[in-house]
Amino acid sequence: MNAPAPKSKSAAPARNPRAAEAEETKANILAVARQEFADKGLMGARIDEIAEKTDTSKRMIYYHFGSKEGLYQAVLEQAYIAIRDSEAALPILDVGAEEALKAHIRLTFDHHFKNPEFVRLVMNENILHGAFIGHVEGIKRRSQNVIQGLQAILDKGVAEGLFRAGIDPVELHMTISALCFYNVSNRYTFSQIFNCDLGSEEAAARRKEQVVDIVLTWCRQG
Amino acid sequence: MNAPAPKSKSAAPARNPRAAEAEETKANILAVARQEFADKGLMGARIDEIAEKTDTSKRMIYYHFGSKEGLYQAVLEQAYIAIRDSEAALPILDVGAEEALKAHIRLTFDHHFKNPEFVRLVMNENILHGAFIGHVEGIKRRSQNVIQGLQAILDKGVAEGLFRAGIDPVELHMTISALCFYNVSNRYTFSQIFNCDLGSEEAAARRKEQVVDIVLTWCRQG
Amino acid sequence: MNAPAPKSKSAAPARNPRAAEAEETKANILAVARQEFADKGLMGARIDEIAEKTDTSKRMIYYHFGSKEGLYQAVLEQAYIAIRDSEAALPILDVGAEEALKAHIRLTFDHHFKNPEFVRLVMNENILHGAFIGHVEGIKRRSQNVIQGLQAILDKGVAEGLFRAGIDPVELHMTISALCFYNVSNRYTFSQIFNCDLGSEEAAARRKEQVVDIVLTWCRQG
Amino acid sequence: MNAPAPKSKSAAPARNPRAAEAEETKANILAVARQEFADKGLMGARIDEIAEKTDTSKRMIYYHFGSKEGLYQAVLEQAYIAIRDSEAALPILDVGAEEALKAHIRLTFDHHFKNPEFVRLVMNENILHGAFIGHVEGIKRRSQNVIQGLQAILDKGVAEGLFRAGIDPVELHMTISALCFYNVSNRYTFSQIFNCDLGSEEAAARRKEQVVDIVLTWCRQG
DNA sequence: TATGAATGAGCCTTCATTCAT
DNA sequence: TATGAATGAAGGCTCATTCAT
Repeated sequence: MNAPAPKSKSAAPARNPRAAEAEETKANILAVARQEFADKGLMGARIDEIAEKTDTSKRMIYYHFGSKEGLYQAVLEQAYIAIRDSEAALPILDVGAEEALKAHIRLTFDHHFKNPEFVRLVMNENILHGAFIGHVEGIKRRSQNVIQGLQAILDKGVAEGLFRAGIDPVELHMTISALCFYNVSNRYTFSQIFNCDLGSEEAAARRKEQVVDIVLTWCRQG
Repeated sequence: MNAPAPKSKSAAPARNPRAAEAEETKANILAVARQEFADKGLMGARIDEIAEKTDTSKRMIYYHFGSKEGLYQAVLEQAYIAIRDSEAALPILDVGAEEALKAHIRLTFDHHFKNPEFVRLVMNENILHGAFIGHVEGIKRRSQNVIQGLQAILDKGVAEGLFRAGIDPVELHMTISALCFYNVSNRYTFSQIFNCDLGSEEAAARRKEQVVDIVLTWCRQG
Repeated sequence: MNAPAPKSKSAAPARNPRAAEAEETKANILAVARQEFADKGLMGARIDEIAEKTDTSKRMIYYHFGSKEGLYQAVLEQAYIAIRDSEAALPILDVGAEEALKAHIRLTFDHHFKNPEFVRLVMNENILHGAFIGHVEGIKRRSQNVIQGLQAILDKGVAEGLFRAGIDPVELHMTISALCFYNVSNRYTFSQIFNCDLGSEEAAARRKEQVVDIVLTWCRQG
Repeated sequence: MNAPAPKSKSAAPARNPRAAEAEETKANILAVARQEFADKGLMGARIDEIAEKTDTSKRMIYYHFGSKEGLYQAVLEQAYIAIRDSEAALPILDVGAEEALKAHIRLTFDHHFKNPEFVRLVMNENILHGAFIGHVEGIKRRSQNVIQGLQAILDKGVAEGLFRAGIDPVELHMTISALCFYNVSNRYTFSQIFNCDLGSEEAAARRKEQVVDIVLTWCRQG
């Protein structure tokens, strides 16, 4: 049976019809697994449950990913690629440094807010003492892109006489990241303790501008 | 149930001659459990392993805490009480608002840095969607103390003409908390991705002053 | 062993004030244990639960009865003594044989109906293959009284020309017992299967007369 | 859940090549479990022990039946189906009502005598307050068959001028059941108390005719 | 490739019982 | 006599993983 020419599904060049189906299967498994791992962590997630929510069977998980940890690794990888790609779409510098930085912060904030799964996967990976992150391919290279982007913004800001000199882009990234991460990562404990709802759109919108303010204030001339 | 009615957590007036020893046993179990839960999370920790590292037996864990979750709850409770008590020792206001705020931030930063277990317990609790934090007795009341302390500092700062008016103490707390939390919570992923060691004393010392700077800058007059 | 010499089982003449309290304690434990064993059987009942419902402590159960099985044995003993004593109050023969037998049947039926605990203890003992009944002191002797009573009734009935000759009193006892026992013992399954309530007073009253009828009909001349 | 959706209990059309073997496994487990539950009751039986006597492993019990209670439920179900099917083979009415009823009583008596496991399972279910019988599928429907059969016999007997009118078939069933049940259910206590052996073939044969006699006498014209 | 059946190790929990005071 | 603390053995159940078809 000759199927129509393989549509380029994802990045993988599907050389034959079966390969296309295989890619679909893998993508389906990954999508379910991402949710489960994000929801319950590596230890809390159950292979049986993941398999059940899948369009395929448990056997396929082992066929494609080898083990629970292999699947987790694949999920983690995919999640990191997504945010780095998102950040790579950094605002170009035909706007001023301030606008560029604001845009970057808002983008970062939104990515966290809209992708709590990513945040929770990172939390879980830190619970695991970062045991898997090192094996994520290209993670360092991709992350350097962000740093370089921030460096460019900082340079321009200094040149424009708006930003202080001497700001380390990695430390700037850490500051932005910390402020964007916390609202999602600590959502449950903070909301319960302080009687609020960090998950609401309003709280997020308000906090986003506050984060922009905090970071910009810090970058500006003394 | 097999377990006795949960007794007063602190040193109960030893009606029973062996009550003191029992408190020791409980404290010993709690100490081990805190480490294990912080290290591996609720799902990852094993009761058998906890028991083995204890001076007593697995049976005693169930006698005193009823279940794995009961033990986890007790650990969480203890951890929150510790940080809130630490914060309660807020510097008194015979210093200026700036110094008071700086001291508070440094205290908070240090508490996180020196108690990664606390940070990891909170992470884990958020992984669990905050399922247990609500049952921690007095958590809201104790937390209000921090907010009131910050409010006092803010008021004084405004009175001194140093701080902006209109800063919400809860939002200030969130900012401080986020910046102090991240360095510990995301230590492993961040360190690996950016080739650094967030766990080192030097990195911490440097970051601590940066956090002080970020927060103070934000609070000062525009 | 440390256990005290088994004291006289029945109401011992309290020679000293402490002995009286001890008897009270034992009686209290027995009352609770009877309920629990009747409710859940030997395997289903829990020593902890029995102790908790008691006015005294778990230690006392072991002090007075030695073990869970010892307590069960004591409960069984007490229950059998009660029904045999009840039967011993057989209607005297200044009434006719028919009336005497009717009275005996009604007494037996009522005792079962009003003491489902007894029935359930006997059921449980049979589940245990009668492992403990043999050790119940005087059980055979006491039971012979019933048989003798029935024999007397049968003899009188034959003499009166009302009953058939040749009826074995043990078999008569078995028949009566079976018909009185079933309504209580199989109450739950029968009621659910046939949409009725064998536990109701009305059902019992109606059935009681039916049982009287069945037995009497069988004893009468052919 | 780990267990698969409960499949049709009877021989399912083997869609899967190994389904037949699976049915064998289940049947093997059920056979062992029936013995154990009948012998020791739900609480007394041990999953480990059941597993050991099986051709398969403990894990398979949970795979196929989900829990100890699930297994017990399946055993109970099977047992009830067996007796109802046996009763369904009620003698047809080309014999007279008396012969039909006699045959039915003898069949019932024999089923109890030859299947003490069934009797003990029912006893145990009543110890459990009938907690599971309600979930046995089709139990009421199947039981109605017996009642209808008895009604037919009664009607014919009345028509033949042999039986009294107005006998409730459910009450007749209760009488028969009580008399057939007791000999097995109370075998151990009765035998020990009255120095006999209700389990012997001779005692059973003698008692069987007695039961026939008791019931028939009761049904006949006054 | 795909499916249901099967597995062994290990997990959380409970039990009857005894000890120390 | 009485109480809370302690215990070892075992009980029910679940997990990630592999097998047979």
